[in-house]
Amino acid sequence: MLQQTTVVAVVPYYEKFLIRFPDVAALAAASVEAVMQAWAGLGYYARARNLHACAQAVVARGGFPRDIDGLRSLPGIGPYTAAAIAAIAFGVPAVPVDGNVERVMSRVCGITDPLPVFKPAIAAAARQAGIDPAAQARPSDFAQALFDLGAGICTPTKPNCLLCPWQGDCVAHRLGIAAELPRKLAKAKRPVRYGAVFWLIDANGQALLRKRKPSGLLGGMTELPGTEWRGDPWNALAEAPMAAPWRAAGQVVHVFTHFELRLEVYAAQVEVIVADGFRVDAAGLADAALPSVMRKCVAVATRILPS
DNA sequence: GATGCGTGGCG
DNA sequence: TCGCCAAGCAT
Repeated sequence: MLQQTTVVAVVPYYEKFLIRFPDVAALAAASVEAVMQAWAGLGYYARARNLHACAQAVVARGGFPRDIDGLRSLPGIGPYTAAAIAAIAFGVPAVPVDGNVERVMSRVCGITDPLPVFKPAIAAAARQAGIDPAAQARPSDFAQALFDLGAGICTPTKPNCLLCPWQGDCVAHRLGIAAELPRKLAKAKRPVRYGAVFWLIDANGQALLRKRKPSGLLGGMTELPGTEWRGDPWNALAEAPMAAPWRAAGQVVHVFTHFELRLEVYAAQVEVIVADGFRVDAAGLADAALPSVMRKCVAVATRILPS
C-alpha cells in the first residue's frame, strides 16, 4: 500500500484491510473482486491485483521466501519491497532504496546527475552505507532510520541540516546545494483528455454500472458507462447507452499521473434500463469498487438526480 | 530505459 | 491555482 502512497492516505485502508483479510491465507482465499473493493479509492490498482496473486503464490509454496531473490520473484514485489521485507521482517542485511533513501544518498554523496539516470549509483551508495557494522547488526533499524532521516530531516525542500547526524559527511551540505538535490529530468506537460459518463437509474432506483477490463488504467474497477476519452471535446450525447431524457449534470475534472481527464456527466431516469452492464442499488454504492474519479461523477450526477 | 499507472495533501 | 511529491512495479 505504501508504494508511492503517503502513510496518511494508507492508514485507514490498512486497518480495514487487515480486519477483512487478517492473514495471508485469508487474503489468498478471498476473491479478487473483494480485494479490489477493499482497495477502491487508494489508486494504483495493479498493486491490489498483485497483492492478491502474491498471497496465493505464498500459500501455494507453503510460506514466505526469506531471501531477496525469492521475495523478488513474487508478483508486485520489486527491488525496494524485497529489500524492505528481507531487512524488516527477516533481519537480512539489505538496504531498501525508496524515494527517501535516494534523496538522502544523493545529497550525502553529492550526486548532481539527474534521476532516474543515476539511480544505480544511488542504490550502490546505499548498499555501501549498509556495510557499516552497526547497519549489518540491525538491518531493520538501519532501514527505518534512513526512512525517518529522509522523511523528517533530509526533506525534499528546506532540509534541516542542523539536526542531521550525517551533516559532517554530507557533500551537498558542504557545497550548499542540499536542497537542490536530487536533480530530476524535466517532466512532460500533462495532456488533457475529454469524455462523458452516463448516470442511468431505473424506476426501482437501480443504477447501471460496468466493469473495466482487468488490466490498464483503473483495471478491474467499476465505472459508469461512458464514451472513450479523446484529445478534444465533442457532443457525446449520441453515444449514450440508451435513449433517455438526458440532462447535463456538470463536469468532473480528475488528474491522473500522466493526463488530466475532463468528463461531462449526464443523468437520466427511465422505467427500465436496456443496456449492457450490471445494476446495483444506487443508494448502496458504498459497496461498489468505485475509483475516486467515478465517485466524483456519481456525486455530480446525484446532485440533479438524487438516488 | 521509458512509459503507464491513482490519489490526496501541501507550499 | 498548480506543480510536486509519496515506503515503486511491470512491461
